[in-house]
Amino acid sequence: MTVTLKDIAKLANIDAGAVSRTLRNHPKAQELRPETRERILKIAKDLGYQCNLLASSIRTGRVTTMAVIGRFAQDNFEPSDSQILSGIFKEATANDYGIKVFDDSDLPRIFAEIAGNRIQLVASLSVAETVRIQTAELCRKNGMRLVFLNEHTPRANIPSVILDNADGAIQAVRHLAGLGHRRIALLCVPHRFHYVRERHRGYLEGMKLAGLPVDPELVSCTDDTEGAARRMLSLPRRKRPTALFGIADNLAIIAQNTALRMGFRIPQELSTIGFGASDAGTFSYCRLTTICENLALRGRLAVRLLLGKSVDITPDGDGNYLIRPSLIRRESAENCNETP
Amino acid sequence: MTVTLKDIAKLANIDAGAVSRTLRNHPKAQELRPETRERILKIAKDLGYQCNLLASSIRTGRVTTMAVIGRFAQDNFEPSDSQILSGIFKEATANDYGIKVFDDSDLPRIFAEIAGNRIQLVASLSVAETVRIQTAELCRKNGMRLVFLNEHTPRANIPSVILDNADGAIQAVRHLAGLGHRRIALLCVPHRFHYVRERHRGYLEGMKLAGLPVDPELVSCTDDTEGAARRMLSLPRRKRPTALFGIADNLAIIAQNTALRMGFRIPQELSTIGFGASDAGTFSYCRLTTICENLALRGRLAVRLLLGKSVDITPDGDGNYLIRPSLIRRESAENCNETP
DNA sequence: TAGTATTACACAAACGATTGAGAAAATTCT
DNA sequence: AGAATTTTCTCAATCGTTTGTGTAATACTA
Repeated sequence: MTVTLKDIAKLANIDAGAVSRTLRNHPKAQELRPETRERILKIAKDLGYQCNLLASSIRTGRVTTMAVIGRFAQDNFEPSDSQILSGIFKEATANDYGIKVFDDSDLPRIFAEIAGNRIQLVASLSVAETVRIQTAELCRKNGMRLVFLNEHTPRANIPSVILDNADGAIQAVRHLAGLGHRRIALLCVPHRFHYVRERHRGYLEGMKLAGLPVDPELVSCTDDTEGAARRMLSLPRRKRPTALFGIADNLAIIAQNTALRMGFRIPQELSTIGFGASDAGTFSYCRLTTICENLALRGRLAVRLLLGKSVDITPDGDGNYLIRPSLIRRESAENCNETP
Repeated sequence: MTVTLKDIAKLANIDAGAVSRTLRNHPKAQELRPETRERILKIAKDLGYQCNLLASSIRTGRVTTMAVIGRFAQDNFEPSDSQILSGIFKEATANDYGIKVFDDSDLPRIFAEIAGNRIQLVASLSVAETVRIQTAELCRKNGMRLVFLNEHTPRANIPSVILDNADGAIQAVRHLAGLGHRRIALLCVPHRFHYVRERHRGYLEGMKLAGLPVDPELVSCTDDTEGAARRMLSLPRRKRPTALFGIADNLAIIAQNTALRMGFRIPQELSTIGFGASDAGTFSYCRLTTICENLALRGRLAVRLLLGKSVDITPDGDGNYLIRPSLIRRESAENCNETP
C-alpha cells in the first residue's frame, strides 16, 4: 500500500540506494546522470512517496523529535505553559524538529517512552522541584540533553531559561514611583516557589532604588488576598497605599475589585499593577498594567539551547539564562493624585 | 551504548527471538523453560533494556502515537485548546498512546511528517473551515483516521465532538428566567463562526421556551460590546434589561464593568451570565455564572472514537457527537429585584 | 524398539532506509 | 590496442525487532 524506495527503484530501473541518495540530495547522488535523477524524482513524486522516518531513524540513529514535559494532563493546565509551548513550537519547526508532549505525573513511564523512541532532546516545564530533580537524573542516565523552563533549579547543573522575576518587580515599582507614588503596597502569597521569593525581593530592591521606605503594613504574604487588600485600604489616609503591586495578575485584579467594593475610584484613587500579562488582566474593571513574562521568547531560546545553536544571552554561573520581562502599560496605573 | 535484544540474547545464551517474545509476554514464550524466562527477564532488567519502539513499529506496522493538530504555534494559543488537550492526553495515556502535536499553519508539511511517522490517528482542533476541509482530504488520501473537535464540519463525513452550543444558551436563559428575570439581553458578536450562530439561536429558543418576548433592542451582534451594553443599560427603566447573557465570558465581563461604570450595583441591578468558564470569569468584579464547555471530556471522547472504543453517546446523522454543556453557578446571576 | 509427540529452542527472513565498497561500461591516455 | 581512468550504477550489510518455520533432544506410545 505505502510506497517504498524499492517500488520507486523498480519503476525507475535502478537500485534503491541510488533512489535514497537522490531523494536526500546526498553528494554521492551527483554521480548519477542528471536524466536518471530526474526520472527518480518524477516517479517518487508521482507515487507520492513519503520517506519512512522510523526506518530512517533506526538506521541513522538521528531522531528529529524532541520531548516536552509538563503538566499537560492536569485539570488546570497553566495558560503560561501553552504560551511557552508555542515558542518551543516555532523554533522546533524552523529546525525541522517535531514535538512530542508528555505529562510529568509518571516520570519513569514517560522516560521509557522517550528512551524507546530514542529521543535525545528534552525540555521540561515542570515546577515541582522534586520532579525537576528526578527528570534531570533520568536524562543524565539516558544520555539525553535537557533544558528547564519555568523554574530555577539550584545545583542541578542543567541549563535553565527563566524569567528575571526580581527585575520584573523592580520595573513595576519603578514605573509606579515614576508616576509619583510613594506608598506602594505589595500583595504577595506565601513563599512556596522560588519565583514568588524573587518577586518579593524585587519589590524590596525596587523600593530601595526609588528611595522609598518600605512600610511593613503595606506588605502581605497571604493566600487571603482580598482580606489583605481590604486591610491596607482601610488604613487612615496618610498611611493608605496609593498604588499596589500584585505579584500575579489575579492578585492585582482582586485588589481592584476590593477597592471598588469599598467605594474607591479606580484608577484615580488606587493604581494597580500585576505580573504575568494574563488574559484576565485585559478584562478587569480597569485594564491592568502588568509585567510580561515573554513566554514564547523563552520557549524559542530553550530550543536553541537544546539544538546547540547560538543564543544572544549569556548564562550566569549556574547555567541560568535570565530573560528580562517587559512592562505592558495599560490603564490601571496612573499618576498619583495625592499632594505630598 | 544502548542495549539491544542481541546483547541480552548473548548474555542469556539464547536466541534474540526468544528474548523478544519473553519480554513481550508473547504466548509462544510459554514454550520456554520458566528458568530460562526468568534469566532473560533478570538480564534485561539489569542492563536497563528499553525496547526500540522505532524498530518495533517498523516491523509490526503498529504505531502508538497519535497526532493532534491545532494552533499551537500561534501567538494566542486558545486556552480552551489546552483544556481539550488535557482530556486527549489522559485518555491517550490510559491506552498507551503518545501524543505528537502539530501546528495547522502548514498542512502539507505536517502531513508529510505525520505520514512519515506512519501515524494513523489524527485529532484536529482547527476552527477555520478551509483548514478542516483540507485536513479531512489529506487524512483520507493517507488512510488516516480523523476526528474533529471544536467546530461543526458540514458534509465532511468525519466524526466531530462538538459542544451543544444552542443547549448551553438555552440553559443560560432558563437559569435567568428561573431567577425571575423577564428582560434578558443578549450580547453577541458578528456571526463569523458556527458556534456563535448556535448560541444566538439558543438564546432565541430559550426565550421562547420560557415564554418571554424577545426585544430587538436587547439583542446585539457587534464587536463593540461596551457600546452595546451601554446602550441597553441607558434605556428607560421599563425597557432596561435586568439580566444579560454574553455568548462568551469576556462579553459578560465587559458588560459587568460597563454597568459598574454607569453606577449600577452588581449583581443586584444587573445579573450577568457568560459562556466558556474562562479564568477571567473567576476574577471579574462579581464572579461570573457561566456555561462550562466540558472541554476535557470532549478530548477524552475524541480519543475513544479514534481508538474505536465504545462511547456512551450517539451521534446525529452527520456524525456529530454533541456534548451538553453544564451551568456553573457563581455570584453574578441573582434573583430579579424588580416587582413586575 | 521403531515411530510419534512434545519440549525447548535456533534460524533466517522480513520491515524500509542508509551507506561503504565494488563493478560493469564508457572514455581517455600512451 | 591495451592500460588507466572516469562515469554510472549495483551489491549487500546494517540498524533492532518480530515472527514463521525448522530442528535437535527428550518423552511417550504402540
